[in-house]
Amino acid sequence: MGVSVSSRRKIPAAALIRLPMYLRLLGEVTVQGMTHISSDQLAELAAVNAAKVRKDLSYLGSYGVRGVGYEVAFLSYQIQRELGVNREWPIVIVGAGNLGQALANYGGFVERGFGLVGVFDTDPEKVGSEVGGICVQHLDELSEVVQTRNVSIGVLATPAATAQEAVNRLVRAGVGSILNFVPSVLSVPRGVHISKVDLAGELQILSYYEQQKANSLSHIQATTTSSRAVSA
Amino acid sequence: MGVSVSSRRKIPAAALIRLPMYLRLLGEVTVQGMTHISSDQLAELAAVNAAKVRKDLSYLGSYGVRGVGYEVAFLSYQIQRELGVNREWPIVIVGAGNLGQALANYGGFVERGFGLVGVFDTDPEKVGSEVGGICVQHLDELSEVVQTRNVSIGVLATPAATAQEAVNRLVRAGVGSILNFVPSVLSVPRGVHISKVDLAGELQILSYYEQQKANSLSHIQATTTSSRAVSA
DNA sequence: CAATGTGAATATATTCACAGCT
DNA sequence: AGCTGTGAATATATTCACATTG
Repeated sequence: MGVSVSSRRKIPAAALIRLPMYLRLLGEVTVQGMTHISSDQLAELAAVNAAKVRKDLSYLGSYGVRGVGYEVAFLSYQIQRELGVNREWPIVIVGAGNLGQALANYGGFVERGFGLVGVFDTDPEKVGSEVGGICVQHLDELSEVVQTRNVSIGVLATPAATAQEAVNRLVRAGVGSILNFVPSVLSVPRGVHISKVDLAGELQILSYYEQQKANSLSHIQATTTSSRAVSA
Repeated sequence: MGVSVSSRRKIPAAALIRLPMYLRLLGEVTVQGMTHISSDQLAELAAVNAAKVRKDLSYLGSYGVRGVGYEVAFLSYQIQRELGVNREWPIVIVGAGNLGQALANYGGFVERGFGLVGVFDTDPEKVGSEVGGICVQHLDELSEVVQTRNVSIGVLATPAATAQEAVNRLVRAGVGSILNFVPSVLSVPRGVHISKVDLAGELQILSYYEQQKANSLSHIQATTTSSRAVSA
C-alpha cells in the first residue's frame, strides 16, 4: 500500500512549535467559511511575519498555489499529518496532586485528540479516588496500562522529589515522550523526548519585564532609537 | 541610597528563560551545603553546555571568581535581583474554569513569591465560590483589586471566546504582563508583555516526535523508491 | 593552575526580496 | 496580477577555545 511517507524532512524546532498554532487558526477560519488563505492572512492571524509562515509551511512541502494561497482544508490535513495528530493519542498522567488533577480535568487535551487513559500516584490517599473521570491507580499499574493501551506520551506532575523515579518508570513502561510540569531537570535515555513547562518560571520571566519597566521609569526619557542596519 | 541599578543590560530572551532554572538549582545546592559552584557543575545540573552557563551569567555581571567559580548565595541573590523576584509579586487569575481553578490551587506560584490576590470570572455560578482559598469575584471587580493590590501580573485562563476581552480588561486595569493559557493569539498594546503556554500544543509537538519514531521503524526497506510521490 | 569571561567560529532562526508559477 | 517558495542577508544563539586572572 502506498506508504505515503508522512515526513522525511526534519522540521526545525523553531518552526515546529508554530505548527499547532497555525493548525488551530486554520480550524477557526474553516468555521468562518474560508476555503483559502494566503500567507499574509495567516501571518496576520498568527501575529508573525508572512515570510516566516511561508518558510514554516515549506518544511511540510509545497502545498500552496502561487497567486492564490493555501487551501485551508488541505493545509490543515497536511499539518495534522505532519504533527501526527490525525489520530488519537492516549496519554497518562503521573502525579495526582493539585496540578495532576487539574490537568486530568482540563478539557483542552481531549478536545485535541489526547485522551486520558490513566492517572497514577503512589499516595494511598489518592489511589482509588476519581479524577478527570478516571480512577487514580497506583504507579505500580503504570506499566500494564501503558502497554495494553499503547501509550507513548506521558504527563509528569509529581512532586520534585519523586519526579526522576516517575520518569524512570514511564520510560521503562515504554513511554517515548514526556511533558514535564515538574520544575526539575530530569534525565531520560537517548531517544526519549522530554519537554518542560515551568509555570512559576514563566511568571519569573514576566516579573523581570515588569521590573525593567519599573526601573526605566526613573529614566523618564524614552529615546526610541529606530536604528536600522542599512546596508550600503 | 544609590539607585543601585539592578539592570542596565538587556538580557537576551534565550538566556533569560534559563535564569529561573539556574536560580532553582542554586537553591538546591544551597540546601546541600555547597557554598561555591563552577560553571561546569552548574551546567551538569542544568544539563546544558558550561560555556552557555558562563555566557548567560555574564549578562548579569562578572560575579564569578577565576579559578574558583561562583559563590552560590551571591549568585542566587544577583539572579533574583535581575529577575525581580527578590520581592513578592501579587497576581490575579482571570477565568475560574478547570484550568483557572487548578492554577489557583497550584502551590508552585506562592512558593516562588507569586501570591494570588484575586480570581475573576463572569459566570454567576462561579462568582462567590471559593477557589484556591480565595473568593471568586466578578470580572467587574478586577480593576479595583488590581489597583488597590498593585497587581502587575495577570494569568489568563478563560474560554477562548472571551479571552481578548479579558486581556483588554486586564490591560485597562493596569496589568503590565500576562501569562496566557488560552490557545488564542491575543493582542496587547505596546509595552504590555504577554507570554503563552499552549498545553495541548505541547502534546502535539510530542506527538510529532512519536510519529517520527514510528515512521523510522517502517524505514527498514524502501531504498528503491526515489522518495516523495505527490506532484500532479 | 583552575575556572571565568569573552572574542571568534559555528549553527540556527528570521526576514528580505524577488524569481517563477498560476 | 498576485502569491508562493526560496536563496541571500541579517539577526540571534550556541559552542569553541584561550587569554586572563585571582
